[in-house]
Amino acid sequence: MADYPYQEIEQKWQRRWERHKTFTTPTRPDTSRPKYYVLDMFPYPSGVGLHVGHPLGYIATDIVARYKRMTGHNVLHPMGFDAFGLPAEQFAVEHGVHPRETTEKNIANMVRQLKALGLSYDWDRAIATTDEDYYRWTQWIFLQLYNSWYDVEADRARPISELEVRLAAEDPSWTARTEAEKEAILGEYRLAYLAEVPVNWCPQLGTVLANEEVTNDGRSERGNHPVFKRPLKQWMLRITAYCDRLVEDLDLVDWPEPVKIMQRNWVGRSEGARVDFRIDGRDDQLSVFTTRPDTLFGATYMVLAPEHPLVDAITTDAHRDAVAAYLRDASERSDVDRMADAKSKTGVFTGAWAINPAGGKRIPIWVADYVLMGYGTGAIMAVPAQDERDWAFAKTFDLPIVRTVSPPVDHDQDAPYTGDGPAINSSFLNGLHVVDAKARMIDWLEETGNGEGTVTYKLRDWLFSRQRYWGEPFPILHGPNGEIQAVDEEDLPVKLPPMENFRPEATDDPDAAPRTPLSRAPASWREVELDGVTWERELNTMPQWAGSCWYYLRFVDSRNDNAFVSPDLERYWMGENGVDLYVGGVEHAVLHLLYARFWHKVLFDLGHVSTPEPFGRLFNQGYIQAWAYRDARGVAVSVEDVVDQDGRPAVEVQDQPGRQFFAHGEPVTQEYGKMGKSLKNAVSPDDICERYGADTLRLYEMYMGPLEASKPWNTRDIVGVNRFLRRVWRNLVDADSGEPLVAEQEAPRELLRALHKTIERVTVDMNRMSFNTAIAALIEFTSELVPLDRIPRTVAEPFVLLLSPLAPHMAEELWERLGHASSLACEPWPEADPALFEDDQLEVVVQVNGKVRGSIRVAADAGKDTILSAAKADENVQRHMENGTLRREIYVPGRLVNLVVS
RNA sequence: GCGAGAGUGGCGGAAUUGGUAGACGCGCCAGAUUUAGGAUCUGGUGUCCGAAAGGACGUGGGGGUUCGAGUCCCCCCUUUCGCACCA
Repeated sequence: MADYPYQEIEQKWQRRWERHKTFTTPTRPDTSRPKYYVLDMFPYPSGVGLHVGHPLGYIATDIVARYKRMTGHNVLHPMGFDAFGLPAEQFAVEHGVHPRETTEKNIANMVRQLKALGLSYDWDRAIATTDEDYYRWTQWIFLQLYNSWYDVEADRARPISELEVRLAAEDPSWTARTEAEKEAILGEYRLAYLAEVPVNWCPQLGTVLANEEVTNDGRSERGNHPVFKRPLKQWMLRITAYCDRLVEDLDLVDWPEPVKIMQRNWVGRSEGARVDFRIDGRDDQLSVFTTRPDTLFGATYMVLAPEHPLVDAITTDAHRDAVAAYLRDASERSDVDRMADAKSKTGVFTGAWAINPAGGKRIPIWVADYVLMGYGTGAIMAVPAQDERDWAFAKTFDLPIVRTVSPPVDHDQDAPYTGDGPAINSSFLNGLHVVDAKARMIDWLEETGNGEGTVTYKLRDWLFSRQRYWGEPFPILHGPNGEIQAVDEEDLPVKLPPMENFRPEATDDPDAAPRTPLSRAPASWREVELDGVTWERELNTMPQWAGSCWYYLRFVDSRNDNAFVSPDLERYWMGENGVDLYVGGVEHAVLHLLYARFWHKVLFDLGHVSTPEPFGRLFNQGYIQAWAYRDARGVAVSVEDVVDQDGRPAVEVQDQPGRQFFAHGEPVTQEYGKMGKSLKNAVSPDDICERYGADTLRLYEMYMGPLEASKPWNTRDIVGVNRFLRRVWRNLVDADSGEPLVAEQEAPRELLRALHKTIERVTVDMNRMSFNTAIAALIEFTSELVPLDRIPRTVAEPFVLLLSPLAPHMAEELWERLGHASSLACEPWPEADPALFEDDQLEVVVQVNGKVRGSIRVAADAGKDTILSAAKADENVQRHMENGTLRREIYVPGRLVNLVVS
């Protein structure tokens, strides 16, 4: 080795960039130039540090950032840390130190690792969500939510004070109400509100979890502990007010289509109707939501979810015991069991009957757990003939089935029919197809007062409090009589109190009352005296998601003490499309992106930001995967300990067929999965940087394949790009003297042509983030340089610039040795001259009947006739044309000739 | 079950609108250089037939459109991801 002193060079330039603040974006940028805001989804500062999978996206955005600087943009390219939340806290608990200490140590280590990759972040803007200067504004945004309501008519959020004015004007008794009464009403409107809701209570974690943090089988995503439903008073955010806009505004952004689909599905908008059923012999009615109002005549029974509030009231004495037994069973059945036998339906008759408003028939009301309380009204009208689930239930309990959509003749008689067809057995709907029948039925429901057309959403309001220490405290005070008061903006931040014991109160008892860590905080923190009254602080903290909901805004103006962001800087950096490029993994396709969009829209409505959407363009990088090995017990074995049957290390042969693998003499099985510590297949960037250098690591990660694809890490393959870099070095630097091997003379035409072709290819590839092919182009061009003793300066300099976003350390060093005193970071990007890269000779392929039979070289300006006759003159072509007559001649300019013969 | 994506040499991958399939890299083979190893350089490398020229086959499978299909259309298989009794 030794011909390319990468360690020396990389340290030198990393230090120089830092000292010269090369990548610091001025607080007041020259706004006459275009801006480019390129952002990574910021990481948790975890204790184990990075593996080579993490920086994949960071390297890509760094290349984009460097490229954009060279094309005349003001670039904003910051990095920060999502440092609150369960992982940080649990790490701290396990290691017995304060989370702040752990967090800071982890951040420092991660910063070191990131800097070692030569990433051109503006570190002066770095933030952690745990900084008091940061979460002060997280709390401030929470107050914006708390102090706002959603005006449905104006279709936007407005200050709650405006609602008070309106209520006072509309309701003469308003002024006479007590403060508590007023607050109770306002609480129904606030975007942040307290509510007693059934929540996912996890005793072992000592906290409640959002639905999204609970797995399908009713366990915590983190730690896999049992989770129980229980009612608790919690802070909620009224994200449901934004359902429609969260769906509609997806049309405004350039995001991967699958992510948009996932978001739409998550919001789960569905159009249908509310239908009210009278309960026979009672005054109250039962409302259901259906997407198939056209099938109302086929509704032969009704079903309530076990948790439905009317169950108890309508159940007749004769059925009371059976219903009670069923409810008990249902509450004990875990979601797993419910899922496992989704096909076999269970349920119980309540003894009550409803009246189908269409036709007036009496239909039985059942309770069954296939109806979920969390969707629609928690009750359904069952139409077995047109619904799979209702059909299965009706068959199980022998309930009547009436077809109201005529199935096609070939349709299975013993199956429900959910497709389109003319209505039958449906009075005034008969003959209408589904779409028209729906519309007609909705009209009828509205005319007769039996219901109305409505829209239902799957998305629920966002459960926003956690029983944790390591999160943002709420800026909220509770009065002695249950009053609620926001902390004054001037008194923010509400800092986390220093505590010795910040552990959550874990217990195995599902009924244990939650005691949050902050409830053990000293009274001096917990209690606040205002005008002689003692208020107690809110003792919950905010969830992990809070800090990551708005960090992209803070980066714009991260040291501002007077505002969360100054309006003019926000307008410049977030202008037009918000963040111009946002790169991260698909795992954030729904939650983080939906929550951040929601906050952004609230801030937009209140006039604090200027764009309706935060992230104009989203890009999901793929995962880095790797081979992994397990022993006979199924325990993951470190890859380094594995060899094949010939004793060759697994890393060299793991992608080849016909191998058996062994660790310590024992056979192991091979599998393939996402890189990480659980599979023991993680590779540290530190090791790769030490052995090959950061430029090689950057190049390899980009060269592996398309950025959006998941692909396997193969340490063996790294030598390829490393050889390339060393070749570049040898070509441009004299091994003995270290002098640049450049020639101050004109470049030969052929070399210039190759250079400009390369500029063109690399530029196109940069713009479409196709870095693997950009590198391939540079490798090909380098082969042209190899035979030269000296490289003409007019070729060497553009080449170094082309290389610089990808391998910045080497490029800077070469640039300096070529005689430049300052960094190339803002040098103009080379421009391809079409006059130079066009060939004067073309190679045209000649096909006979679509098969390649030869190729001819012609002058670039040759006409069609010349080319055709040259094609026909080719010896091999003639041989294939002998046995037929020429029927057709196809000429694709500059590419190929196809002669059709029969 | 529903929805989305992906299947190309031994491996990673390339082929922007239908126009030479396999660029570039790894690995492998051969040669040069070197005391040796390493490194470097040169050439070769989809499969099959052939000494070569050349030919046949070939982008998960089957059909189709076209002068021409990895690319467009229909059916099927495999696989990854997301959602999952959402009325």
